[in-house]
Amino acid sequence: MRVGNERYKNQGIHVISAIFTVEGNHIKVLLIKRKNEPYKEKWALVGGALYNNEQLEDGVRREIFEKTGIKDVELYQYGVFDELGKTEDIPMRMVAIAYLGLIDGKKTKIIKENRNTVDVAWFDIDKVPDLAFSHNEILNKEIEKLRELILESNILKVLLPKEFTMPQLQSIYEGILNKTFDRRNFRKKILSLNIIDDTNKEISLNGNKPSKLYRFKDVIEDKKIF
Amino acid sequence: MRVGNERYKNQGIHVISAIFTVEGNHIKVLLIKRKNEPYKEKWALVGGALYNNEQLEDGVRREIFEKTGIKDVELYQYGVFDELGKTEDIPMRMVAIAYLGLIDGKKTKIIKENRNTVDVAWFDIDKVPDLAFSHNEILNKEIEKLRELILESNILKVLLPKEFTMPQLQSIYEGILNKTFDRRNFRKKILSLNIIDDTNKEISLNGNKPSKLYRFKDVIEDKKIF
DNA sequence: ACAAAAGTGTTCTTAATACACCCATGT
DNA sequence: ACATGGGTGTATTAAGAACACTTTTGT
Repeated sequence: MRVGNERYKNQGIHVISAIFTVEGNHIKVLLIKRKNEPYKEKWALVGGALYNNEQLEDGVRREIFEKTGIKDVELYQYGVFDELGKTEDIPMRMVAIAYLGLIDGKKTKIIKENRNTVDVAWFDIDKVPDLAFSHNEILNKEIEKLRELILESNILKVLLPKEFTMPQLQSIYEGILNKTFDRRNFRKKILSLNIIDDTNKEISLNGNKPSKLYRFKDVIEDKKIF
Repeated sequence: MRVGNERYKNQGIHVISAIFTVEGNHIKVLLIKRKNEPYKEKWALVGGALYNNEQLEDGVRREIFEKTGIKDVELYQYGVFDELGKTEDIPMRMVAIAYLGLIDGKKTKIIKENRNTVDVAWFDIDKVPDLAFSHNEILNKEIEKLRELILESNILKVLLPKEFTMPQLQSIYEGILNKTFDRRNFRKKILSLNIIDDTNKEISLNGNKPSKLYRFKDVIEDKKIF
């Protein structure tokens, strides 16, 4: 971010996104390697300064597209980080508005190099390097948030085909929560959450007994706390 | 906010706080009546533009003090609101960072009139007027958040003496959640949350059978989701 | 002795967990 | 016929909800 640029002169708003995917049994996060100072050559979450004439979410999407070539992400706003004085390289106050995204890494083409990045890659969340700014802290909170989110939303939609089987869904939950579940209890729990519908179809994915196909509901009612 | 002022020229960050108290069986929120345009003479949540050289939380506290004279509030950051183009009176984009506060209205002196406000008052949340900006929407989300917050924190500390009785605590929960609880079950529930300690003292508040005194724990462990 | 508010324990219902057997498909 | 993975039901345990009587104090 060049401070002299009128477009965000005195502008303290950054938008940051942690974009996750699940591969096998592991959560992966999309990181970029910075081309410029500060934190040149360091890995970081995807994000940057918001323009004065754009909405927050438009800003995140623009940054994601500019830095990785990714266009379609479902985003969840979830936190604010106050970064005043965190680093000498940036003399002004920054407020970072954090977003969480989830995409299917296998279906998504990323552009590895562009104007601001020298590399873009998926990292297993157990193997994330030391990141620029305070992005490690932000990332950790995002992971927690992701784990909460999947319990009350259809956020996993993007990781699955339109119609999917219970074992497919279970495997993604197990990857994200880093746990294993009993098949019967998992099914009971998910069905009780009321976020998926039975399609009354079956499919054999691996030449064994066919599995039932389910589909996420379009609309999810709020879960009640009381 | 005067747009020409260099201090927040092109500045899009507002900090907003909903400050609650509980009186009898009702939640009340602190509102200010605006002295200037836009929304002159309208009631609004307490807040304003952040200065370029201050932290978010310092900004909220400054705004609260300037507009109401209140100095000590415990604040919880909880949301971001993107207000681009919401009103013609403000031609620039605003990002509003919302905070939630809780104070004891009976112990707090508010200053009714000052540089930017013509009045400051507590409103029962059932009787909140039409507010400036999109503050009604923000307030509704804050109330929801407050109801969640009291289930996992000692935020109510400020509304009670250092040592308090179970019936006192119950009455505040009932006010906030707008429900009544069975005395026995409430006690069981609260004790199981592990947020208060028994002081082994008793007090008779009203000339009836004395009640046990409890005290909030200093540190509250995170409640586990799994 | 009575009114007012506080303390306490048990039963019932519901949700979460643990666990074992049968079924459909491909080789 | 056997190996692989998918489907299903029941028994146990833990948590939440419903509910009534006894105790202390002031009048």
